Amino acid sequence: MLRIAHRLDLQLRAAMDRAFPEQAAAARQASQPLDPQLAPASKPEFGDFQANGALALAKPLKQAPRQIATAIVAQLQADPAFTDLCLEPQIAGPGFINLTVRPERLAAEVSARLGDQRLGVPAVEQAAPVVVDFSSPNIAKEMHVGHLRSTIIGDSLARVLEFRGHPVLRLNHVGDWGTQFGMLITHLKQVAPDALDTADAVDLGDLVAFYREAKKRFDDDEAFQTTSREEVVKLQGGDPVSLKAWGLLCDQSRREFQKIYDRLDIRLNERGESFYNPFLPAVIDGLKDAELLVTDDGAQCVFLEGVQGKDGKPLPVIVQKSDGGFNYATTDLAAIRYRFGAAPDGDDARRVIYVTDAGQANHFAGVFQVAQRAGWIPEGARLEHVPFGLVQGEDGKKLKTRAGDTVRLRDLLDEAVERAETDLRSRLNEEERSESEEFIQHVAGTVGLAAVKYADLSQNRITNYQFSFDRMLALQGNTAPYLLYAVVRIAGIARKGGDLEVLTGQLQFSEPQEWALVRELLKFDAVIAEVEEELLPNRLCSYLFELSQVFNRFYDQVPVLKADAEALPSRLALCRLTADTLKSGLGLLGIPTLDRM
RNA sequence: GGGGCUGUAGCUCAGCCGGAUAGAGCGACGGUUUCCUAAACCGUAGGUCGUGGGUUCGAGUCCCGCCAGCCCCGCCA
Repeated sequence: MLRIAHRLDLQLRAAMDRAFPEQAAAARQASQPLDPQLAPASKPEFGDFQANGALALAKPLKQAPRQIATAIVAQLQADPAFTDLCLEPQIAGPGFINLTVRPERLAAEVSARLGDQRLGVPAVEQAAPVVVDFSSPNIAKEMHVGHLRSTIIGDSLARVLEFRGHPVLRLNHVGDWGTQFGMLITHLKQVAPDALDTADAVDLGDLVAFYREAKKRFDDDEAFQTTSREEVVKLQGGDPVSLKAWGLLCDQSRREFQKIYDRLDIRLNERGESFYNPFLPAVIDGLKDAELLVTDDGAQCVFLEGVQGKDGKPLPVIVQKSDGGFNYATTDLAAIRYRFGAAPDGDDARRVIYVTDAGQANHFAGVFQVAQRAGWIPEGARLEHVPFGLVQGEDGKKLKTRAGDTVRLRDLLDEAVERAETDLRSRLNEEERSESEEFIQHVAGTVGLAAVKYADLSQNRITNYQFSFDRMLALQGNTAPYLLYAVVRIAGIARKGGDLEVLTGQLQFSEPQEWALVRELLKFDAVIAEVEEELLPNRLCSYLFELSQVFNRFYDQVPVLKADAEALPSRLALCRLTADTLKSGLGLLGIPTLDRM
């Protein structure tokens, strides 16, 4: 309906110009043209759209809002293009103008979407690269629940942007550099030197244990700390022994990460922190040239504007430590320059999106400010932190295992699939259905992972997220199983003889449930546009849930296969477009669908 | 101390550029199956939108104060 909304907006503006020529001209001169405030109708009984602009004009025009609305409507009715599109507008309440699109126009919109891969979503015209930076686990650690949201949300946002036609660079900014490596390598040199020059000498689980030990020593032992720092400097200086050890550790971790990504069907290009190593000195030079750099306590800093620390002094972003080493702020700045920079040493991006937890908001705000002041953000480019809240257990505290450890992502996914399998088996039992082992594994795997993804995505990402297997796997409510079931129902119609591919001429609808479904289906383009702009996947989830509800109502109350000969093709067309929209929408959430479950 | 986020029904949460009587789901209670998968559908009950001011024709939404919870605050990422 975006095209129709756009057309209506223009028609409304023209009508306002004709109704109030002097005020319209004056408003345009003040570069605040009269706004019809066109919005989707807040309730179905108000039609398809509402224009609230008359209310705002009451004061400047010194007229009653309903009188203003009447004048605008009179002008609209004089416009043949408008009367061709809409029924007679209704003025309601204090002065709302309610607009209802002609049924035949809605039916024509549905027709146009049948068989359209894009489902009415326009492709972007100017396609500049978009960077989505997400997931970002640390080398030598296992992926855990802390990586869940970034990975799932980032992937979904990338999919939506790709669907709109943007060239998307999915970057995995893995933690493969810095102090942590100094600690690990120093520790391994002492306790497991094999791991540093032989591939797979220890497995990843051991490596994680070594890492934990190293971290403990680092925190407790000053001498170890110093050696570790020296090790980092060696690594950053390109010492061959350190580099080889580092390479082996990275390979090993990378393979483990890939297993998770394969399982979740997530595509990512690894470009870790180390990638930006050669560009770090230029960051310092650049900041020096921009006269932003200040030496403080031996460290190179940029002091932030508008952000005060404990003592009321401006807060610094440290870009070079007193020992000469660089840190994450330096890397992030180098990454910003690279991503906005021109090829070959740059990505030429116009939008860069970071999907990381909300706890890093201060860090990014600081880094973005420095980049801005250094002039590294091109005119019109967008640099956005997409924050999300913590994953909490049902007790409202940070999610932990019963033993109090961090939950491994692998275990979390396993449990979701296991629970889905248990549910499925007991259901099959109850219904006295018999299915192959292959069917059970496939359905349980799909439903389990879909549930994990959907539960996360369906929540506004800003707030903390309460993780609950029971809720996400529930068969009713705003859950993946409920949505998947709607798709299964349509597949059932196709199996039972409904030819969804049949092409019909004129679509015709008679039942309110059909019209409700038509109107819901036509909202898809606006929802995608909104997610692209706001980067909130939960908006897409809400839409798909509502679409499923409207479809289930239709399915329950209106016969499809047993419909009259005249109604049948149109109803099959609705089923087809619903299935396509649900599959496409779920696909943008990274969730595959099933024909039977 | 400074900064950020959050506070909406018993629970988990939506709420779009400020717009009409604040919405879902779960849970509770009641109903629906000779018919395309009842994993569904229909209905009932449930609200001082943390709180006090302000702006506005109109505030859950914007501004200011306060309260509560979570997170961050110099050489980890």
